[in-house]
Amino acid sequence: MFSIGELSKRTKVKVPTIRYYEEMGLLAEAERTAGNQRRYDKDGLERLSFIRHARDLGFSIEAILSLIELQDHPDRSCEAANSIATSQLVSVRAKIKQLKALEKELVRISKGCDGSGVSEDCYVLASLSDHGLCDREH
Amino acid sequence: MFSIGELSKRTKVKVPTIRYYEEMGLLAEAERTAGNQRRYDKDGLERLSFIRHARDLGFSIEAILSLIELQDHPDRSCEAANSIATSQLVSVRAKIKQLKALEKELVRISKGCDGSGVSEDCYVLASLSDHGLCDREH
DNA sequence: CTTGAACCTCTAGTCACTAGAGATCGTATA
DNA sequence: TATACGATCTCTAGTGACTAGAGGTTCAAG
Ligand SMILES: [Zn+2]
Ligand SMILES: [Zn+2]
Ligand SMILES: [Zn+2]
Ligand SMILES: [Zn+2]
Repeated sequence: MFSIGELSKRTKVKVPTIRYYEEMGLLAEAERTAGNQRRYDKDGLERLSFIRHARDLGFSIEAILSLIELQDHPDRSCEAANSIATSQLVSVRAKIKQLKALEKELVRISKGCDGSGVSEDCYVLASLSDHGLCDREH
Repeated sequence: MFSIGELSKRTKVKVPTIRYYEEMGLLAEAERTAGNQRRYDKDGLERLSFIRHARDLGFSIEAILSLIELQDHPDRSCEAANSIATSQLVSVRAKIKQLKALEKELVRISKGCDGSGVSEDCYVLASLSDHGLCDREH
């Protein structure tokens, strides 16, 4: 049995964030000492590691709730887990695509100005004023 | 002179968002009719297009504030504009890198489960439980 | 002059935390 | 056993960039 600070150190999840996860229903309510402080065991550590890992992979709290629900019922079909993972992949890919388009424009914009000129003639400002200067949609 | 709804249509920025930009100081306070409704002209349209374009490229409100400040002083050095654009590019590239790492892991995770199994044996859930299964850091 | 869409302000909600106030607890040392 | 002090507790509010809704007013067409 260890404290929330100890759990925080082991998982690298900040203390207030752990309490937040509990409030959101991701973590079961922890046992308490006589003085009302949270105490955790190996189980709690594993559950928090799961959550942390899922967050690192970009899953939303809501998605993680579903995944945990599934984990608590070993006999259920894992169809939902598959579809959550797949749609996470789809949305990551969409973001990458979008960011690559931005990157292209930003490269052009940055290249067009070396910072030595004057605001009036600045290619950065001109580019922002006129989307027509952009190579493609973004 | 046209209404906020008209401005919204022309720029594709939603009406409440226009008011929000005004509140944040991105847009100067608009002129008003006798009945207190906002009226805009070509100038307002151009300023909003600038803001919208900068937002589309991922610049923060704060960054846009600096850029507008610069635009309002044509004789100033454009050094700040250059550095804002450059650091935006850096942060976009960082995000892309991070998302690509996520993408790799998500591909592996999705492939490992076709959704036909049972929660207990699900590769998605196993992968989330154990970062050791990941190919690299993310 | 009447109708109804568009406008006004203000508050609160979104997401996933983060920060801070003010009070209590747990434990190591004297 | 007493004291100190870091860790913990709850609660409220703030972040960024909007979005939604309530309740009331104005504009413009017919
Ligand atoms: Zn420049
Ligand atoms: Zn553009
Ligand atoms: Zn599965
Ligand atoms: Zn991992």
